[in-house]
Amino acid sequence: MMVVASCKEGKGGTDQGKYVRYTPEQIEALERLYHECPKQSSLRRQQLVRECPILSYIEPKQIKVWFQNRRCREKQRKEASRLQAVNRKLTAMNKLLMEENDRLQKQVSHLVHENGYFHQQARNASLTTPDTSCDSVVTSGQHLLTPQLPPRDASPAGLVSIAEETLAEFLSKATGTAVEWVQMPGMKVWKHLLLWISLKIYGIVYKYYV
DNA sequence: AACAAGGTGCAGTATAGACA
DNA sequence: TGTCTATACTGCACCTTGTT
Repeated sequence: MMVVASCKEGKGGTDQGKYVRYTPEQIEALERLYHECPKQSSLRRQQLVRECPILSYIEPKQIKVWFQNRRCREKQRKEASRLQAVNRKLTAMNKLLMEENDRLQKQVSHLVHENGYFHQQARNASLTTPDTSCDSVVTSGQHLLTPQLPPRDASPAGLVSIAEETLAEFLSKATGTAVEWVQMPGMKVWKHLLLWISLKIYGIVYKYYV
């Protein structure tokens, strides 16, 4: 049976009166005072009991406990709200990272394909005499990383330039994706990885083609 | 300065009542 | 009936005040 704090006699020494439910009017008065000042001094609580007829049926100790629990509830709600916001951000970040991962995997497979192409070109070059009619070989122009093959007599400096341009192109296109937009500490690791890949490509080209 | 006593807040927990 | 919420309680830490 619900016991309401409507009279002092109802909260006496009996177990039945131990637990009370405050009336909506009492809650409203307490909430109003809470928003006025979440931390009431004991003096202020005694004053409230005298001033507010609705609260006069609640003992100062109970008012103290109510304020204590009310602060606790607010803290819990704020924490729950904060955790929900964090969860939303992490979910969005995870989605971006998954997309970025998928895109990078596709690039890796494409680079592996191109690497095979360079190997084949190198083998052909070693077996036959140079053929200037093949200077402008076109690779799949749809991809982000599709450097134009340099003429086989291109200088190392020119190849470095192409590698740098390719990297710059990728990074410029990467801007606005998870790499830049999320601004996570450590995301620059991707750039380091891409730089490493570019240098590897340059190394392969230089080794087999120059 | 050192100590005890009292008051208070907070975290954690028990429990009664509401509700689907 | 199980779960959720509100109220009450406990133990601990910290602060203030009075006493020696």
